[in-house]
Amino acid sequence: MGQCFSDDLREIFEIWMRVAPVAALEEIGVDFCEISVFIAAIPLFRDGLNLWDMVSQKKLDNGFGGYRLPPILHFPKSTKRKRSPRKKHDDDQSRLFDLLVEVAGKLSSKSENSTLSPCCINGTYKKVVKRDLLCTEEAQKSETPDLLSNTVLAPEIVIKRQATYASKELPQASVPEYSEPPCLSVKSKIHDSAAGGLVVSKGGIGCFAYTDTCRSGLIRKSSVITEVEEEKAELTRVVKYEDQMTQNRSELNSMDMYCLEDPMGLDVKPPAPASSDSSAEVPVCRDYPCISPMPKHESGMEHIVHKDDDDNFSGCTLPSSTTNKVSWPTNCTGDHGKRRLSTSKYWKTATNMSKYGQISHHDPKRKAFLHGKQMCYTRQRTHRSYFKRRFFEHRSASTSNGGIFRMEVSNMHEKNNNNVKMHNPHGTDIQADGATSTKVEQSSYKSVKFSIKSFKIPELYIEIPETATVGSLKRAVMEAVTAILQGGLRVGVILQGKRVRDDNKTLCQFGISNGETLNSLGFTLEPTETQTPPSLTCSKNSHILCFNDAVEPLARIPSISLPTDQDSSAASLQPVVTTCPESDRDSVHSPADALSLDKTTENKLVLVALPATSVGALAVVPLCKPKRLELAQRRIRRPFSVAEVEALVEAVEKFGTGRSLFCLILFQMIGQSLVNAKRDHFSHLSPSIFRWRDVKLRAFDSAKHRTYVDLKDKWKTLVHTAKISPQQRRGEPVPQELLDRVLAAQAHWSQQHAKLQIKEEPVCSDPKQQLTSSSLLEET
DNA sequence: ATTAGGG
DNA sequence: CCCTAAT
Repeated sequence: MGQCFSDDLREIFEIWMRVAPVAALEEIGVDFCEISVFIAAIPLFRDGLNLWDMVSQKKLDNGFGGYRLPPILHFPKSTKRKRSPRKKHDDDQSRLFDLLVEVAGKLSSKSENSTLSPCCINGTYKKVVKRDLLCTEEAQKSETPDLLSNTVLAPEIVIKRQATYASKELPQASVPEYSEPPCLSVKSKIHDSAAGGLVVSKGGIGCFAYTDTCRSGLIRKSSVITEVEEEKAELTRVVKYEDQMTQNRSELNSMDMYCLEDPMGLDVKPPAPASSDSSAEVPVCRDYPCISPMPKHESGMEHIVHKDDDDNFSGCTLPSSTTNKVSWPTNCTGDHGKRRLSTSKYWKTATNMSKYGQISHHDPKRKAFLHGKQMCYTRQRTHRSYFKRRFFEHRSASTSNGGIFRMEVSNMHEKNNNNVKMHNPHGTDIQADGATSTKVEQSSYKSVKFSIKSFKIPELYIEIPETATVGSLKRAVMEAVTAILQGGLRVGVILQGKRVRDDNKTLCQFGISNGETLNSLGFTLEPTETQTPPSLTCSKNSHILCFNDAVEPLARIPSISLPTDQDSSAASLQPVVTTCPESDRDSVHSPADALSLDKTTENKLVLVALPATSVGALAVVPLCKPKRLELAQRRIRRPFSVAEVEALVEAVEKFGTGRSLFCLILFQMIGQSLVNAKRDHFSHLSPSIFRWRDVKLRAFDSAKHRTYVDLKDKWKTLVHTAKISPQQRRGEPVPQELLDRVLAAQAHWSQQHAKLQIKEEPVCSDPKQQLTSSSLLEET
């Protein structure tokens, strides 16, 4: 069985040597695991060993990543790449591709016929070299990868790169001077270490990188070698399709960026009169159509920023004649007659500042808030924060657009229509009522127009039986909204991240007239009562907002109590509908699940009016909640029964724990995101991609209250239980037989897992390699 | 979306 | 069972 691939490999190797000079490696990459097999095999290959022997002799520990690999190829988009220098090698590459397919197919079928347990991937795995690490001095020298170069990929390079990768050193750090090929996105390095890959196609060999904007790709299964030609045609289509998709995606992104000015969707109704005692009468933006004269691209930044907080800023820029004004002495504003202030990015970044800046250090509330925000942002929005920070750093004075994207400081005696009052308990400094404020020297006052474009609606949690009527659901929502409004609100002022507590000082004293300061001026709406979270909403469209606005959760309304049986018996638990604005909109959860949703949605009870919009309007976004409501209730504890334990043990014995080798290979090949997205495509290729997930799916699918995390945790405790003496164990005793199986399975799978770990010491028989490897390890 | 690991 | 980081 040894010589199966000898000839193929030899040919591949030869072609490889011609096609893949070092200078081109950074573009080629070796994420493609067959390639890495070959690379890893090179030193041994030279010694006359063939791949299969190496596999069976476990001599490929250091770098082998393709054994048992199904013939999955990846054909990503590769449009913008210039391939002209490579044209000559089309034949070589074409041949290489064919060979890869063929060898992969043979490998795959070979492994299928192997005696290995189907549940146990018995191979060794070494993390495949990342393309990011493939840069060498040679690569730096040659600006244009010269495929005709005679430089070849030497084994030492492989080892070095593997070592580098094993050290987890940042790719950028290892090759700082390397100037990227245009086709590569820096983002891919930053955001997705597992992203990137090698393209092996009829069209040539190249690398790709997954980025936020270019994450296209397709996983192809090409097990039938004789269908290569068909594959070719298909590939062409695929590439075209991917191109199309990417283009569409770009357009969509553009839409995302630019469509927030939608006049229809953005106008906001006046706040509900329900604003109780109106300790805060909230500024209102009337329903003026919002028509931006600005070219879209000029305001794109602002819109991006808008999206950052999932703020659906509604509202509009009001004509000056109707803009609400807040006035203060002119001398505070300097001599700008009309000052164009920074647009939303400044506001927003200022907001960001206040969110993350000084504000958090002293005020426990802020801390709570910050905590919450961190949770929220950590979830999915890291890059957004990144954008915001970027914008903040790049804030350059009022270079931005004119038109409506500004906040004006205008003369007080302009006709104004003060339908907004920034209520101040002491009523001294902020007056929106022009009539009262104009009596002070008009000439020395200038007014600032504010409009608050929208208010965030607190997240509403509503539990309602699935048998309930829509009408009752509406009533439930109404109750929740009402509950929010009952608390009453007051307004706080946030200046440069700090709460302004002294109500008697003037705006001048705080320098609020200063444009810079204005950037960081914000208003908070805080509940006067602690437990009832406040909200500003308009009764008319509140439900729309509640369900459609991707708003930051403001508060968790104590669930409208339902006769849910919180007591054990899962059968009696009634499903509930959780109306969660973010993601679980249409999910049905068990009560426990619904409760568990709370973990990220607490502690934002304060509405903040923050200057954040490109139209110079104030937006109200959540800041924090005054008092940390009780944490989201823990899920009900449901001890595992012996039967469950048995099922778990059985499943783990079958599937194993953790990620499979196959999974890791896939990560290398196509990136984790794609593996996630396409995981179902692999289900028939490997016993399990995500093992805990499969354990859950196959063994506990009907147990809705058991998540894969639960199962993983239970396994953890089971292992622990099995290791301790029976006297130390608590709870329902687990049969020793089961515990023994637990230990056995754990031992087996942890051993398997250990094989996947990057070995620090090369196992290669070649002593030269060891030397090189270890010395290079020191280097990193 | 999943896993790893500490609490 | 929760939480978080990493992937």
